[in-house]
Amino acid sequence: MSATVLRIGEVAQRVGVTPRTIRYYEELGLLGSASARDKGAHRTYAEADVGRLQELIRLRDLLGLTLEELLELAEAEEARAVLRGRWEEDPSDEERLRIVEEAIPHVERQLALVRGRQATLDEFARELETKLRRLRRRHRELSS
Amino acid sequence: MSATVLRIGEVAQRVGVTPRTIRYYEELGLLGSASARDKGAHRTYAEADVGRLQELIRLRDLLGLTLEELLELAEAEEARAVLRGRWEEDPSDEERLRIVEEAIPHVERQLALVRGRQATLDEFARELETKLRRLRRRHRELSS
DNA sequence: CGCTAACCTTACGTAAACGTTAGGTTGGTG
DNA sequence: CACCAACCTAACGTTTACGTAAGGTTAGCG
Repeated sequence: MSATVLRIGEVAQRVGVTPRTIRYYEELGLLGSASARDKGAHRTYAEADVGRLQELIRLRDLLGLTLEELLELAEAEEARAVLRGRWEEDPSDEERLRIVEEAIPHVERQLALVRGRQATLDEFARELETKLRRLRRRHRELSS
Repeated sequence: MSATVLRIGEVAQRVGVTPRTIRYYEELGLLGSASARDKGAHRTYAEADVGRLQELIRLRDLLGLTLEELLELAEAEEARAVLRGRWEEDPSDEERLRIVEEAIPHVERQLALVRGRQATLDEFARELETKLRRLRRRHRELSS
């Protein structure tokens, strides 16, 4: 079972940011301190970390969340990361249940944010369409 | 026909920004120089200006456009504003037609941007839902 | 015509989110 | 084991999008 290990450059490229951004996010506490490495050593990441970072970037880009807002959202995630570590080793069913039970409301919150944004965007789109229809009608009237 | 005239404070409050923001946008050329006033005189706005500013703010907030990107979008708008001035005075039908013909693709571009964002958001929402369904299934399995 | 709140210009200040540079270290490869 | 690309830390720099302060002016009201 070879757990492919990634370095910061790889990860950065995969999610479309620079290494600096990743270090900065780590500094802010957005990334779960990535398994204590000794001072000076290269950071290492797993595939799962790529996904988690992608998620943050999307929340930032699509919803315009600030890093501080992301931090709030990630705090629950933080705890999950600790638990996720245990998932790999000795997951009693009871523990698995707790992990899943923590993950659900977290994802639900993200979904709620996305839904909210979808709603306002829908409204905006409808207004633009109304405007467009009016303009087109006007155009027909004038070019008769 | 009393064209209600607004001052910067009013406008700012209506769209939920500060006067400073409005002056800044004007400085960048995002607002059509608002009918040359003499140096030191108060800026004056019409109702239509409130709408145009609202539009910019929404594009900024909902799509995360930078002011420079807004500027590109507004350059066509710029020309429109000039034309719109004429609408008030002596609009021959031929001129009206040209104005409408310029306005249509402008609104279409905005709508295209919104559609694009809607699509990526839809995808994001679907992914989150899939994730959520998996988690819930897992939860049922574990709590049996 | 005088008052004063709201405006004006100019200029410097600031927070967020990284970019960039300098000088040194690590770790996979031949 | 020597090399060198990719990494490390620490620190200062930069851009965007305004905030804020100072000193003066305008314009609606009584």
